[in-house]
Amino acid sequence: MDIVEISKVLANKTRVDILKWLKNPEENFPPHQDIDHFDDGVCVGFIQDKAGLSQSTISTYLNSMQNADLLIPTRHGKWTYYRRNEEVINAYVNTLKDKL
Amino acid sequence: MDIVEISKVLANKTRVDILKWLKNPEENFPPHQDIDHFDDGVCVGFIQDKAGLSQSTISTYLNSMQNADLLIPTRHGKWTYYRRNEEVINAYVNTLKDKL
DNA sequence: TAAACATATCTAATTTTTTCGATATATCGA
DNA sequence: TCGATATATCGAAAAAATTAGATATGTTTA
Repeated sequence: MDIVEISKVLANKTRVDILKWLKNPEENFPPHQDIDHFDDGVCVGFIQDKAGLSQSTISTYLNSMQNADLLIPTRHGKWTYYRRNEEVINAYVNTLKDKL
Repeated sequence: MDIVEISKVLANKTRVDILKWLKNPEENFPPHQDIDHFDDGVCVGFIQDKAGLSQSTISTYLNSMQNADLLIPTRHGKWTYYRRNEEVINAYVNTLKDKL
């Protein structure tokens, strides 16, 4: 849990938005077709549509968020679903509260 | 209280260190000569010595932290003392806990 | 097996951040 | 008032982040 690395993720409005959207996928995204509900998160395409940036940019963002352990990817067939890593997100906020 | 702007401040180890050091000035800095105690914070020179970066870099850092409302400057004669803005720091952490 | 599709990776241009030395400004002390 | 001291600001070079288009990879389906 690296404060600086996670803060870098949060130093960008789109990435913060993605984290917020993934908190309530039902409210923020249309339902998936091939997967029940949002248990494994949201597919890249939906996130891209909502963010309005290019596919490669969103993929890069999601990758950086995964590297910071903020998101967990799950592959289902040709789709990758991303969901929040609540443990790390909580650990980050608690560390800030404590140490910062 | 801008999440992205504050996160940019925290996206750098030295700036995070400065915030931590200022939490306990007595432990982290030598006593000031011309001012009792650390009520108004710590002078730039001490922070610079501890951080080991150039004077202009530290001044730039402190300025960006002040712009993000994380630090409060007080001028005494030729010295500027910086202290933490605990309200904004707490508001930031609480906002993350709530909204993120 | 080939085409279509979803996502990832590569390459590169642009923008932003980092960092410093030089200089400016403000204050103090002789 | 002049020189020394503390901090701020300016200008510029180097490094990192942003972003997109092109291409690669892996998966599904006709």
